[in-house]
Amino acid sequence: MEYNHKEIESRWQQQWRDDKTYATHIDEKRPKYYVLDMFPYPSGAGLHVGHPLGYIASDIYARYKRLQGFNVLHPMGYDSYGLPAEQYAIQTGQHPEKTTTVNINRYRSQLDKIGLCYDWDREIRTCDPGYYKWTQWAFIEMFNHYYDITKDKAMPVSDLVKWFEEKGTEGCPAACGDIRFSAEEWKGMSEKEQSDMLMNFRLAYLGNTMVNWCAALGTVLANDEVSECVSVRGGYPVEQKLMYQWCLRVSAYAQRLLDGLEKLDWSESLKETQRNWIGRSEGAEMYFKVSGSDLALEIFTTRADTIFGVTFMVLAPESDYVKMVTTAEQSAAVEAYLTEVKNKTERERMIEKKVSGVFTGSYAINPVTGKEIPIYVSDYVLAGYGTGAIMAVPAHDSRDYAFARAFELPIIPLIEGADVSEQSFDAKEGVMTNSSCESLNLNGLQVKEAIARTKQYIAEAGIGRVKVNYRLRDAIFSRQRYWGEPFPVYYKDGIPHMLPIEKLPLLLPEIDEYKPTETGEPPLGRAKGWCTEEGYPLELNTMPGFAGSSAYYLRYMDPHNDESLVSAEADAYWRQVDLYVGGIEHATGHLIYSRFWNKFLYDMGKVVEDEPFKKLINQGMIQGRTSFVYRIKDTNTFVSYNLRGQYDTTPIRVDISLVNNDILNTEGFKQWRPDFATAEFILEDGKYVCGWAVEKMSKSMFNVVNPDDIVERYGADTLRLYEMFLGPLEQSKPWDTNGIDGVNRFIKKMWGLFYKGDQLLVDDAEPTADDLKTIHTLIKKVSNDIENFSYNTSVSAFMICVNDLVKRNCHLRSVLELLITVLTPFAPHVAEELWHSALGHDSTVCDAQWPQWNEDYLKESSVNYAVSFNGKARYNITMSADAPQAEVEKAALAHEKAAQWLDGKTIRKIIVVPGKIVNIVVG
RNA sequence: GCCCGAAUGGUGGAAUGGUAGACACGAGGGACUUAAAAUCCCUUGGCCAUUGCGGCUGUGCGGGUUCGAGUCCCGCUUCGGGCACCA
Repeated sequence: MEYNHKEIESRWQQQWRDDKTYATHIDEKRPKYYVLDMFPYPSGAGLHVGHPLGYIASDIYARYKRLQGFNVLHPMGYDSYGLPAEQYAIQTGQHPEKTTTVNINRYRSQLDKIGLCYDWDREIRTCDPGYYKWTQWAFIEMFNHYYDITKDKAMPVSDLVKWFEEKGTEGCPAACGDIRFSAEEWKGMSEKEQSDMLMNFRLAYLGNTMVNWCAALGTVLANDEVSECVSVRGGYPVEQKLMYQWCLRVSAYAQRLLDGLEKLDWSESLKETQRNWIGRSEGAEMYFKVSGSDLALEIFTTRADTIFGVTFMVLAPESDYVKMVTTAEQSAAVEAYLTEVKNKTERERMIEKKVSGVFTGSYAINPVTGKEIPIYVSDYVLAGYGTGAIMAVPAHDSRDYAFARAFELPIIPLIEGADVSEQSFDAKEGVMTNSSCESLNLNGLQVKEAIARTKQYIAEAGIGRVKVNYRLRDAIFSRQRYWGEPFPVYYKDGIPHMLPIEKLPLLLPEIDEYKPTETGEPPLGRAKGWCTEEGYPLELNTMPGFAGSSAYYLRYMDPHNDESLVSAEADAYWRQVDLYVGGIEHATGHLIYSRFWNKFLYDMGKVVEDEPFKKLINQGMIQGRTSFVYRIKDTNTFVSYNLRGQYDTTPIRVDISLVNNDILNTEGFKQWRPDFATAEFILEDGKYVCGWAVEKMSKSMFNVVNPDDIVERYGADTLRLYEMFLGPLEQSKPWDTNGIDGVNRFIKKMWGLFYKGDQLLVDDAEPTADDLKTIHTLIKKVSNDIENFSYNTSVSAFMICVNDLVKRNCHLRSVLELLITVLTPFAPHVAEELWHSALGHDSTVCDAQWPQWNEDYLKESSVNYAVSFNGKARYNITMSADAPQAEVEKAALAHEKAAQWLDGKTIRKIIVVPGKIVNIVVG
């Protein structure tokens, strides 16, 4: 039998489907293990060769765990709501559901060809009503909960209402900020006023917030969907706009999201990214009284120690304080400045980096020194962070410094030896100076001591309090789009109400066109009869992409449950994702939202784990390897890569299907495009060699490799092994088929251990010590490698092992069985085939048992020591493996070469590292 | 600006502080073959020697610790990533 990957792979894939080999059920007798891939958005372009990298990696781990006896949950589904399908619908009028289904089917057939062990009975799609019912349900629950800061968890809003009825905001367990009212005032509020008031507390709330508005996409975007003032998807400009939107109070969980990272087995860089995104900063809030008024400005600072260097204050243009402190004489100037700022986009402001601002006319009093300082307005202060007002310390903050220089304000250095004549001294180090008054003396203290001392003083003197701020903002949850989950919300007298749970799912309505209405309402404004049975209008916005992906891992545990997102039984068994594999690009989006969402469900008692993903691996991105040909200017002649220096050439991207190992298929190239039909070539050694560059894999670069083509040509097992062999899993690397033949050769070679033509070679003789050593070395190496996700070295280990067996002509059943078992996770098709046809097993290799290596077989009978003098290796001696140290030393010294090196020198030390080295230190 | 991470042959990449370059690709040479493909064998970091079975050098740069450093420490350079008028 020859190795025929097409026949083998299609047969076994069919067999696995028929037998439901990978279906999973709760089994209390076996330990569980949950391996999950980030589910894909099914785009129209299909999978390219980069997508399966993570899927193969998790598949190997899932199969490995299964062979170890774990009950492995390994599901797959589709994140099927999203912008591209809707953009396509706008252009073509085709219902997004239709294109989505087509794309999903294509993805499925591509995934099937790779031999992944998913339990497809558990497939979910976020656009499926049976699924998004639970997305809507979670939203309603968030609406009905607030964050209790005394219990540090979400609690029902009804509890809070009771409190308000009895005591008002007095001692209330929610974060109230500046909100104060009595029980009487609460009772006196209208229903609308009460509803508006509760929006300040609900975890899902309607808020008037600054949003990222993308005019080109016609929708708002979350912070993680925007990068450098353009949309991540499409790269369209995004501006800040005040809008009334649904939001999720993610910020309430900031500290828990930060603390939770500690116990997660995630890469340090990913944790660091989340820490940066959450952006905790410890500091102090202080009050600065305004001269001649009762008003006190509240500011936030992390550098309380620099209070003696405050020479002015700055307000954000949007700050409410601006109106209050602007004097009559300055009002025209301030007004003009505010208008100027408003007309500039955020992007323009940042690009200009020009210092601008205006004096309000008022002065504030430094609460420590009692000195008067002027109050300015400037757009370098952000309204959304802290209190929108700062105390400016130009000597030790570069932004304040720039402002002080532009407006000729005094600069007082506070750190000994700091030179502030050219620039500010921002570092938090040094010894304090110029920092004393009657009540507080910081001189001589280190900066860190001074910060602590000042904080203490602020609290004692009652001029402020210690405060922690977070950069993490609430997530904007409304999208002015069609292809998303409808909100289960209707409006009665302008007050939002949630639909009763029994009415869920609220189905996405049909509309005639997928565009905003003529009056500028979201697409759902076109839906006929979009209201409740009682005739109340339903919400027109839909939910964002991350809504459906925030709790999908829970749904896989119990995907067909119509009573609950997940049953208590299923949740208690599967608990959390043990291994999550996906791209790093979700670090500040999905991976924050999911953790938030899960913590909320945990607070509700709905799930038993408060973190969703225990261990996480970020697979690297596979980039394209673009090939280039070099056309000599103004001709149709192409010159080979290494000769291009002799001509004036233009590099042209060429489709990589026309290139093999950097050699151009010149005939194919001529047929590729009409204008190349008459192309002529200047060859080197009879070949046309292409140049190359690493670029993003995309159609326009002609560098997309479709996994189907690789599977067709080499087989899924080769694709799987090769993708793992390419390099460390977490590293980004270009796709390069140059080495794929080597992996394919390995499989054929291994096949040759079992068959020579039609002759079966397997025999039942007893293995020799060398055979056992070879195979047990492999088992140990592969076991350790899988645990550490260094699959690339595992593939090498297989190659070494097989080469070894081929060389020794070893066809022993006992050895080959072990080889096939450990190969199964990597190359399941060929493993299954040989397991049955050559080794004669009836049951699937997926249920074999992962072997344990035996250290005794790995022991060396003799050990080769490198003998060195002063650390320089000189010669080797071979000793029996159990020789005592003294014997080794003696042998090393007795060797004739030693005499040469020791000539006239004294031995100062002999170091023997067992099994490695003998180092003789001579004087 | 702040915070992470990386740097090893022609290429992808291996190396618990212990013979750097495993494994693979590519390249060169050879065998088989009428020929090609496929397969197999040898060589392959650099320099020198190859009439001899060896020598020197070598993991971005400069120091240090150590008997011994690709690996640990300090200081740079370059590249990649995260955050960013966040006070």
